[in-house]
Amino acid sequence: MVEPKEGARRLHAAPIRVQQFLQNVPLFSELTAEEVDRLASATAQVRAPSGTLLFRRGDSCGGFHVIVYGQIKLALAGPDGSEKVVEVLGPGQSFGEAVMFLDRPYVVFAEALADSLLLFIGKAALLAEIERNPRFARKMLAGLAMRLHRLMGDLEAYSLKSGTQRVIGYLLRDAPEEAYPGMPFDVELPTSKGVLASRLNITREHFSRILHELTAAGLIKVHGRQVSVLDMAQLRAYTP
Amino acid sequence: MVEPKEGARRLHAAPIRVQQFLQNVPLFSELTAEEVDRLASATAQVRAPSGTLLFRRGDSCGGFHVIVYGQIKLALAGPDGSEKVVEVLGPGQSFGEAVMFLDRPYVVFAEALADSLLLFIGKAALLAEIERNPRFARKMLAGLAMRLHRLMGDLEAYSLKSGTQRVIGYLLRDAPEEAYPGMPFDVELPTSKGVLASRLNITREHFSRILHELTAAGLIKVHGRQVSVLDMAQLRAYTP
DNA sequence: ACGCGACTTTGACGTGAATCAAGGTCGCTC
DNA sequence: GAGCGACCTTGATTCACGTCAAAGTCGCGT
Repeated sequence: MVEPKEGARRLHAAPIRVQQFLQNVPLFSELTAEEVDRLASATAQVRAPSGTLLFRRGDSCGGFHVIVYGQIKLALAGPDGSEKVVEVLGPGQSFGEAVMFLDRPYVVFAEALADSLLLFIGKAALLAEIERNPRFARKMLAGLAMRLHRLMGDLEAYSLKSGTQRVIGYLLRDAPEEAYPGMPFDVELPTSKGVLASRLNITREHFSRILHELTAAGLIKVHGRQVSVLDMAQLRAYTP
Repeated sequence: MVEPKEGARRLHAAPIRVQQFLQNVPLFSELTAEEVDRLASATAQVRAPSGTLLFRRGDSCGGFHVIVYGQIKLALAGPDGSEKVVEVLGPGQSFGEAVMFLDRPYVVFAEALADSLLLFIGKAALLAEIERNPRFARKMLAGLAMRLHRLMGDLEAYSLKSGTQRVIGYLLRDAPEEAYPGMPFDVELPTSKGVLASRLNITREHFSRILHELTAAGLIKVHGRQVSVLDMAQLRAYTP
C-alpha cells in the first residue's frame, strides 16, 4: 500500500507551489489571491515518510494540517499499546482544526501510512483570516459541522449495528447512485485490512471472518484489496 | 426528575425576557445589546412539556435550540424501536447547530425529559450575525469544536473501554479537583438510570449490575439517584 | 391505604466478538 | 530461489455483555 517507489520519487521532487495547492483545497477555494498569499506565508511544508509520527496525544497544537499527497491515520492509543483508528485521510483533506480552536492538546495521534507531504498552517494566520473574512468563517464552520456529522455516523454504527453491518455499510458507502439495484461494482480498500478493521471497530480476525462469510453467501468476491460487490441490493438487505 | 409541580408552574409563568436570557448564554455573552436584539427578534419560545418530541431524524432544520430550563434528550432510533441516547442536555446548553450549518436534516431526535422551555433561533439571523461579527463566529467555531471534542471522548470510551470503566469515568467526570486522592463525594445522576445507561452505551440491566459490583467492592454507595463515591483514587484504579 | 404505573433489580441463559495460537501467502532482498 | 518480514486467514476457546423473564421498589393519585 505504501508504493515506496512513487513516494520516494515525489518526496525528492521540487517543492510544490503552496498557493496553487491551497487555492484548490475546497476550504480555501473562495479566498482571493492576496488572502491565500497571507496564509501561504504562515504555512510550512512537512515531509512525512511512511511511518512518521506527526504528533501524539497530549502534544500541543499551533495550527492544522492539509494533506497534499499521501495518507494519514488518526488513532487513539489504548493504555496497553492497542490502538483504535479514528480516521484515514487522503489528499485534500485536513485535520487538527478542532483542537486548534479549543487550545487543547491533541487527543489522537497521527501517523503517515504512506510517504506524504503536508502543509501545516499556523493558527494565528488562520484566525486572522477568519476575523477578516466572514465567508471563510462560514466555510470553516461548515467543515467542522461536516466532521461532527461524520463522527455521529460512526457513533451510530458502533452503537447500534453489528460488525457485519458496519462492513456492509462501508462497502456500500460510495456505491454508484445511478446503478440498478443489483448492479455489481468494485471497491478498492484504501489501506491494509488491519487498519480498516480497526477503523470499523473490529479485530483483524473478525474482519477476515466477515469478509469470508459475505463471500460464502455469494454477495462479494475478494482479491487482496479489490472487493467486488456482486449484488448491492442483496448485500444491503443481508442479515447476519 | 421531572418535578412536575415546578415545571407546571413555570410553564404558565409570564414569558421570560428573551434578550436577558440570551445575554447570559456563554455563546452570546459578548454581543452588544443591539446584536442581541436582532437575534431575539428571530427567536421563538418553545414550550415542551415532559415527553414532547421536538424533532425527529429526517426533519429539516431552520435554526437551533437553546435550553432556558428543563432537560432534553438527543437520541438515535434503531430500526426495531430501540434507541441510543447521544446526549442529555440542561439549561444554557444548545443543540442543532451542526446540522443547521450543513443544510442537512437532523440525524437524531430530541425529546423533553422534563417540562422545558427552549428558544429557537432562526438560521438566517444567526448567519447574518456571523457575517457581521467575527468574534461571534469564533465563539461558534469554538462551540462546535468543543462538541467534536466531547464526541471523540465518547467514541474513545465506547471503543476501548469496558462498560464498568465507562461508568467509573462518568462518576469521576466532575469530581472535585482540590480533593485529596481518597476523598469521598456525591454525584447526583441527572436522569433515570435507564436513560443514563443508554447514554453510556450499556443496557439498564448491565448498568444495574455494574453499580452493584462497585458497591460490593466498597467503592460507592447508591441511594436512588444519589451516588456516593467513597474513594476516588481506588475507584479510578478499579479493574473489572 | 390501596393499587397502579414507571422504574429498577435479580437470575438464568445465549451469543457476538475478542483472544490465543498456529499456519498461510505474498513480495522483497540478498 | 531461499529466506525474511508484513500481512492475512483459520480454528479453538473464553468472556463481556445482551436478552428474556420475573420480581421487587417507589411515588403518586384516588
